[in-house]
Amino acid sequence: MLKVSKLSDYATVLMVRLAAEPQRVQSAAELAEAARLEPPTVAKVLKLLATAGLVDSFRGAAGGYRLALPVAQISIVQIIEAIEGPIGMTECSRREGQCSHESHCDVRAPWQRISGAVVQSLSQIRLADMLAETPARPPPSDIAIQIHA
Amino acid sequence: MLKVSKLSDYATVLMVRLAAEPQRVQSAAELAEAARLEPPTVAKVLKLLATAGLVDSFRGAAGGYRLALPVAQISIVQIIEAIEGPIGMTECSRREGQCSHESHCDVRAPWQRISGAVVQSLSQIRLADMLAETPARPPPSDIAIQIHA
DNA sequence: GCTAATCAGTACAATACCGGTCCTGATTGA
DNA sequence: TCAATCAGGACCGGTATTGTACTGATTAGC
Repeated sequence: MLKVSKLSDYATVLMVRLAAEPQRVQSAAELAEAARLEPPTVAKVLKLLATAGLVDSFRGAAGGYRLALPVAQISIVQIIEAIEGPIGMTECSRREGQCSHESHCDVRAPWQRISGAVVQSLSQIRLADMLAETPARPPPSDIAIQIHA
Repeated sequence: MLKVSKLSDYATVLMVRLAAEPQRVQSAAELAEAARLEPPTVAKVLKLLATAGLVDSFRGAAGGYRLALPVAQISIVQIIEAIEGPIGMTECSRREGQCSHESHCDVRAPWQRISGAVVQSLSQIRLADMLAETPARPPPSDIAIQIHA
């Protein structure tokens, strides 16, 4: 149904929580309680975000996580790709040799263009935008997406 | 990884084949051979497309399928939704009551807006666009996509 | 140092979904 | 009537996702 995984969804929730207090280090357990998610799941998501460089992790007592970048510089597409890997609408959109039909496929080029369009539209939405919307504030403007090259 | 299902991919392939000869009725077996897909799979996809009203089906001997609409009026999003159901980036983007976190979720409104943006971008790409791109079988353009493991 | 808190990494079970197949019945042209 | 073809299910195996558990490494504070 063309949806992101639950883990990606959780990741955005956690990122919004971190963004609410950008300079404070919050532990995984603390974030889990605030978001009402299972601690092990939260730990897994945060680890992926840390690997992608979106959050900084601090070990040891009083350790935890903190945003690694300003909220205006983190886009949705970075969060999704941190959790799920590179976005591609079809297998062949991401790398070659994954599809046995590649040599006689009529729709590969269009799909690659479509993937690019989706990525572009997602990259325009930043963490700051989500944060601004969260207090049930009415979404001010629609997001205009240009597709045709 | 935010991708469409293989069945949706197949659906676009079949739609492009049908679009190449819009007035001719082509049987499922014929389309399967042309697209080098398994006949039962093709039959399943065509049935879904027929249910969605994107193709007309004709039973009996010399029966088969034909586009139900002009190529300029069929968008990618219609094809995807015919196969996978309504598009929504998260469960709660499509209908309520699907997520136990709904009452205390911070990111529901943003996700709904994001889903809308993706749908809008996909709706701008029509079958005619895909068809126009296909004859130009892209020579080995090096679309190297970096995978961060 | 010692201890407790916390992250890092791996492994693993349960579940759900997807892809693919098959079967039976209904419809239609020859 | 007969053969070709679609319609509508049921069905199964494989894989990804989800969630959990365990062990080890690192750090702050006493």
